[in-house]
Amino acid sequence: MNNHTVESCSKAKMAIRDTLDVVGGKWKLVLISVLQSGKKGFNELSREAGISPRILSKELHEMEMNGLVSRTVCHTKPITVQYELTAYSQTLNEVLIAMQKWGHLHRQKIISRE
Amino acid sequence: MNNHTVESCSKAKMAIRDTLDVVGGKWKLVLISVLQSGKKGFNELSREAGISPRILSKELHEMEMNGLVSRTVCHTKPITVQYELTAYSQTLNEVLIAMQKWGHLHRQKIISRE
DNA sequence: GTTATCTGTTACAAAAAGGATAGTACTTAC
DNA sequence: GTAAGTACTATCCTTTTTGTAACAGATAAC
Repeated sequence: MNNHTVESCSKAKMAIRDTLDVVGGKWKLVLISVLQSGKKGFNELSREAGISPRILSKELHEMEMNGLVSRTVCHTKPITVQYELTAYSQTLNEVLIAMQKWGHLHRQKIISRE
Repeated sequence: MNNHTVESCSKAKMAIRDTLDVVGGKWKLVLISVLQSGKKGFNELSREAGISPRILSKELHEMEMNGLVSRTVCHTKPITVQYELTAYSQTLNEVLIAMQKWGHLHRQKIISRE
């Protein structure tokens, strides 16, 4: 099903796919949302997002590779690591805010129908 | 603006999850984007989005149940079906536009680094 | 020396998502 | 009656994603 005609590959479609490639899936936007309250350690992030270490590790790697989060090792007594949003990740703010607003709106719609 | 209390954070998380539940995955936003150029038949949609009939059928069902598209049977010579965006689906415009813009921005960033 | 914390990783399993192919049912055109 | 177009559905299979549990290396507290 690889019909890459000019028509079937409109700019809008491609852009949305690009976005989904970077930030799609179950966790990345949630993680960014959690990290917006400040830098966090690995376990802290795991607890607050409700994500298992294995998945968290994978997601953070991907996000780091895409320049969305930075990883800083702190040479404390038990070594800790701080994950922090990058400046680039803030270009996603519009997306995040729009999704937060819509999620809220949709929930209201569902609730008001019961 | 940056009021990141624990409460507002978990709300944000929930809202994002809600949105992803309805509109997450590989196809729904792409389908909406394609349908923005007007109502389309099943095969037409399949071709333009590059999605197989099986998946398309499933996605359309889910989108219909969530009030995002309407299905209209036209009693033409060979029966045709029109899928069309609902008014409610337009509440997703902000999300779509933000994602389109970001996808484009991100692609520029990637390209300019090569 | 056992327990606990931190940051992860590894192995295994399950579930969800997605895709390929073909087929159904109906109608029109040739 | 064969082909082609409409709208799907069924079956089977692969890939991707997600989860659980255990473990590892390091440090510190008890």
